[in-house]
Amino acid sequence: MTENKDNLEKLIGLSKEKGLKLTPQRMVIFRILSESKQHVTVDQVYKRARVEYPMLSPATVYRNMEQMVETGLLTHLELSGASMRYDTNLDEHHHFVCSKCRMVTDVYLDNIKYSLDESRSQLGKAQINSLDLHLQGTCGECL
Amino acid sequence: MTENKDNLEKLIGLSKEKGLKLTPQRMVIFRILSESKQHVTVDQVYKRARVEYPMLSPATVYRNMEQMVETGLLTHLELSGASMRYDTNLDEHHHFVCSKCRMVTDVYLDNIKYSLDESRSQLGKAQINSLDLHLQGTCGECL
DNA sequence: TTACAAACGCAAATGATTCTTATTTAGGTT
DNA sequence: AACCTAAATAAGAATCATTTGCGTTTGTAA
Repeated sequence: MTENKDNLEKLIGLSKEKGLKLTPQRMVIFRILSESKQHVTVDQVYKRARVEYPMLSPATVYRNMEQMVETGLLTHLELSGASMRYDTNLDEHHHFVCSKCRMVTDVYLDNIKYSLDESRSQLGKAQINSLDLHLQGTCGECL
Repeated sequence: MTENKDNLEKLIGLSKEKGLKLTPQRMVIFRILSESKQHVTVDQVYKRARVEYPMLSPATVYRNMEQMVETGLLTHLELSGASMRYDTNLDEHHHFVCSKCRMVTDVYLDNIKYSLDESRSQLGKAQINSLDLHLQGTCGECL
C-alpha cells in the first residue's frame, strides 16, 4: 500500500511543520491512522495502538487526535450521542449516517455553496467557519 | 401573550392526540416550553420547572422531552459535546452555532433542496430521513 | 549535555444522559 | 364511585465518552 505510506509521510511532514514532537506514541497513532478506514473513533485507534504500545494511555490518544484536528492534520465528525469520528480525508465533503448500523458514508456536494450564500445573507455580520451537512437515514444494506 | 397560550394548547392537543397522559409534570413542562425561547436544554427546562414542582426529577424531563420528539411535538438539535437543544419550531430550518457564546441562530435555506438531490443520487438506494445543516462560527455579538 | 516545554501515564473528575426499581397515578372501564 | 392497568414518576445508581490534574518522562534545540 504505497498510499498508506504516503499518508503516513504526510502526517509526519505536517506534524514537523506544526512543531509537534515525534514521540513514539504519536508515531503509532499516525501509522494506524494512515492504515485505517475513514471515520475511526478514538477507541478504535487506541485498541489497535495498544497492541504495539501497551503502556499507551487512552488520554494520550484523545489528546493527540483532537490536537491533530486543531493543527489541521485531521477533521472530526461530531455525532451527538456517539463517539467522535476522525477523518484523514481533508477534502470538503459531508456525511450520511445510517441510524441502524451507524455506518458513515461520504457525500460530495457542489450545490452546498448556494446554501452557504443563503446562510451568509441571513446571518449578517457573523463569521461562518464551518458548514456541515448531516444526513441521517437507513443505508442500502440495512433496508 | 396569546401566542404562548396557543403554543400550550397546541402541545396539549397533540399530547392527547398521541395518547400521552396529562400528568402535572408534563403540564409544567409544556407550559415552560410554550413560554420559552427556542433551543432550550433539558437542564434549563428542569431548573424552571422545579420552581413550581419541586419533587420533579430530571429523569422525567429527559424522558418527556425525548418522547415529545418521538411523537412529533418537538424537534431536537444535536450538538455533540454539548447538551441537546429542543425546538418547538417545527418548520424546516437549520442552525448556526456561535462557538464563542454558544448562541443558536435559525437559518431558513431554500437551496438546501439541491444538496438533498445531490445526496440522493450519490447515496443510491439509501433512504434519507433527515438533513441538517450545521453552521459554526462567531456571531455578530462576539466579533 | 543540558534545559525546558511538550508530551505522557494514570487515575480521578466531569457531565450529559439513561437505566433500574419500587411506587404512584391518569383515565378508561365496570 | 370504586377499580384496573398501562403509563408515568422519583430517586439515585450506572454508563460512557471525554477531560483534567499532576507528577514524571522525553524530544529536541541550543
